[in-house]
Amino acid sequence: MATVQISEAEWQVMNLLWHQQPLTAQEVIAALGEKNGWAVSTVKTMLHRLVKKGVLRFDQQGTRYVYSPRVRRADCVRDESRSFLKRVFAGEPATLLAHFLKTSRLSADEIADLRRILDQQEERS
Amino acid sequence: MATVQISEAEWQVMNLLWHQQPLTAQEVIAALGEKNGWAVSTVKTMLHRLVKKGVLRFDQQGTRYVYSPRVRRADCVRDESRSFLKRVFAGEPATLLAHFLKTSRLSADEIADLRRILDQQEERS
DNA sequence: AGGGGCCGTTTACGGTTGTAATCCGAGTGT
DNA sequence: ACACTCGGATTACAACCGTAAACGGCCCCT
Repeated sequence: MATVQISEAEWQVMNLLWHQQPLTAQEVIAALGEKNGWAVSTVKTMLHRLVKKGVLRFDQQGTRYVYSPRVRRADCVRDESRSFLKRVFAGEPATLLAHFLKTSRLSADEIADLRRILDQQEERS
Repeated sequence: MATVQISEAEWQVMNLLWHQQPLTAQEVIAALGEKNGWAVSTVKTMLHRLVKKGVLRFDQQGTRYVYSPRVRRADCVRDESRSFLKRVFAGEPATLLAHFLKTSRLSADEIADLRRILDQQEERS
């Protein structure tokens, strides 16, 4: 999919809408406005831009719009992850993984899960 | 340390200088210019901006400057990683780790290393 | 001494981002 | 009908970014 650039602030909006959709501008504002100290217009601008970028769409719902994602979160995560991996860890996933493994506090369950994934990785190679 | 924003393109310059320092503008251009299709002036601009941002410094070396990092790579990696983690993975390291574990091709050695880190993680908890 | 080069500095310019205020049309209460 | 309000659309504006040309000084060759 054509990958548009989603900015820091816009990610918050997208994350919300990936979580629950569709939402009206009001609902987005209610969910994110205060938390970020965003003015009403600020959120409206972001919704507008996201629509223009093609990652959100809106449907007329009576007098107002409801917004929903047009792109899958997984795709955006993939793109953003690739870019980050390349920029900060020279494209070396092992380095990235080591970094986050070392700097994160993980629960026993999480560690177990990660081990399991590693096992599967191993099988595949 | 006060965290300045290092842009995509600037990361490449910083990565080079973290790798070997100090370097003249010429050396930076030699290393990155062609690879990125950057004009000489482009690289000069980036060096200039990085100095202004306080992440690079220069020392007069005869008639020209040599540039070196003023901030530690580890600090920038930490900041950038935090921001990425928060933006894309809702601040959940386990989710991030799972993602990269699943989508990366890892060698047997790398997998072994990561296991070892996981073991240490476990001990600490 | 004059012309090139090389090098750092300044200026340029369009696009993106954060952050909003303002505008305008439609529905609503009186 | 008329003022008011709510919601989307338009306009604003500074900082940052990618990308680079133009400028001005210093050193070297002829």
